[in-house]
Order: sequence, then structure tokens, then C-alpha cells
Amino acid sequence: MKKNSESTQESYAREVLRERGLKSTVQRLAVVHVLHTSRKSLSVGEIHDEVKKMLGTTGLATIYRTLEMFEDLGLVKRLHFPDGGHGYAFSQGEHVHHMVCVDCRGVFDFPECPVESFDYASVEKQGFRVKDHFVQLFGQCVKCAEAA
Amino acid sequence: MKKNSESTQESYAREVLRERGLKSTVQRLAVVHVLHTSRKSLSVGEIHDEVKKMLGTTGLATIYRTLEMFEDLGLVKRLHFPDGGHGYAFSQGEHVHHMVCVDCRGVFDFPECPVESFDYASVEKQGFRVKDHFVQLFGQCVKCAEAA
DNA sequence: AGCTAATTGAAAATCATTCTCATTTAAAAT
DNA sequence: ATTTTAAATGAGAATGATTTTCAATTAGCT
Repeated sequence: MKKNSESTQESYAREVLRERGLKSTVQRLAVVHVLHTSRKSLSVGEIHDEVKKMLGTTGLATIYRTLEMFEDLGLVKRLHFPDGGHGYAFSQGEHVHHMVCVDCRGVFDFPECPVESFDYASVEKQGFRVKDHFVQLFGQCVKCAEAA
Repeated sequence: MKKNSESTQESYAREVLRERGLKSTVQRLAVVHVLHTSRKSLSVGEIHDEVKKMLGTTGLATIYRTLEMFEDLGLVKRLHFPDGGHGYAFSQGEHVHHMVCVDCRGVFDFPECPVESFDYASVEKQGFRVKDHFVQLFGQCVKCAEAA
């Protein structure tokens, strides 16, 4: 299934999938569409609801399977919230971090990586070899600050 | 219940609890003990098991309630793992971040905060007001590197 | 158009977390 | 030391989230 007008994000996802020999199903592309058109991170349930709006019936298990796979492929980022919940945001594999608004769960990128320039000396003195990092800023976005 | 020889961590927890008018129960102190004597982060189930070893029968719900409360009090930090799971580590409210070994889930502190010195200019230009941050390094500890 | 392995949907199974409520207990007051 | 009382616990039920299973469907080759 190939749509006539496709977003860059969808083409990108299609490409990543093809490279790995994975199929570009309507369900998977719908997940991409839902995530990248959303300005906030979405929970699994919200993604499921949106995809159902697009495609009609869609299994929840498919959403779970897709998100797990997309995370491995670097197509989505899983974000954690202070209340213990988590959500997903689209990502094109670039190294960006996110700030999330704790009120509306809106997601905003910030490309400068605070950890990149960090001096690992003290850490590596302990023999620890750093392979990856997870950084997330919490706060309030303009809209929510004004509303408060 | 007051033990004759108590660790600094336990006294500290006892103090924090008292300040808030909360009770220092055996179960709560056992959770503190288990977490601070462990060199790795523990899952809820693991904490439950250890506490049961110390006290005999202990309800799982109590462990959940305790951990949630401890997180609010800054007595524990919840850590996230790449596989989606999470664990808990003791914390004395100080601003430290953690590196976790993805093999053994061992936890190592690093007191320098990479985000502290970070220039929020670009972020705040978007009107976002940063209130908190979450930073975690992933990698391999000496032991696991040698074992590999 | 037909083939085939990958993917999906639906429901069941499993696992994690929260809730309820009767009983117990820490700590304050006597 | 004993009494009192609100807070906390335990056990299990209830809820919620995630994973598994397997028969039916479909994307992407020839």
C-alpha cells in the first residue's frame, strides 16, 4: 500500500524498514503518521486510538509490536514521566534530546547534547565504559505557563 | 522498632520520615537497608524478596507503597533500562546521577551533573521553563567488561 | 496473478500495579 | 508502662498493561 502524498517522515520510515527487510504495512505507517503529526508524546493507548481513527479496526498488540520495533530502529523515542508513565515520540534517528511539559506532555526537541561535551574522566576512572545516555528535561511549555 | 546498630542511611530515612510525620516501620527501614546495601538497582520483585528474607511475610503492596513514597521523599531514584524495565536505587536526596551497567544492572554514582552547566538559552528561547532533568548513562562496568 | 514469509487481529494468558478493608502497630499522650 | 489513635500493613481481589498464540491476511517479490 503506497499513498500518493507521503510525508518525509513516512518515506524515511519506509526506507528504514526496507533496508532491514521489514514490511511497510499500513499499520506501521499509520503509527509514524500519528506520532510525527502530534506535537506531544502519546501513550500506547492514544496511539492505538488514533490509528483506529485512520484505519478502522487495528489490534492493540500490533501497536505494541510496532513501537518496540520502531524503538530498536531508532524511529521512536520512549519518554519517561515523573509520575511513572511513559510515552512515545517520533524520531529520525538523529541525536536529539527532549524536554517534556509535565502539564500537557508536549514534546520539544533540543539538539545540543549536554552530555556530549561532558568530561567522563571521573566516570571512566571507575572503569565504567559509557555507551549511551538518556537525557530528558522536565518543565513547563509556554502555553501551559500562560494557562496557569 | 529501633535497632541497636543502624546505618547512616537508615537514620537518615528515619529522620526524613519523622519530619513529615510518617512512621518508621520495620518494612520501610527494611527497604532502605536492602537498597543501600545493594550495589545494583533492584526491581520491585527483588526488593520484595529481600525484605521477605529479613522480615518473613511482607505484602507486595507495602513495597509498592513504600517505593512510591520514598521517591517523593527523595529517598530512592527510579532508573530506567533500555529494555523498558526499571529499578530502584537508594539516594540521599543529593543531586547525583547514575550510570547503570546494562549487563548486571549495577549502579554507579557520578556527582558532576552534565546538565547543570548546560546553557539553556536555546531551550528557553522557545519559552520552555526547565524545572528538572533526568540523566542516566548506560554502559558496562569493569566486572562485566572483564567477564565478556 | 501467484507465492511465501512476514505481519496482523482477536482472545487468552501473563505480568505489573492498585485497591479494599479488616487487622496491626508506631508514636504521642497519659 | 498503658492507653489511644491515626497511620500503615497484609491478603487477596480488581484492575490495567503487556505478551503470547495461532489462524487468517497481506506486502513485496517473481
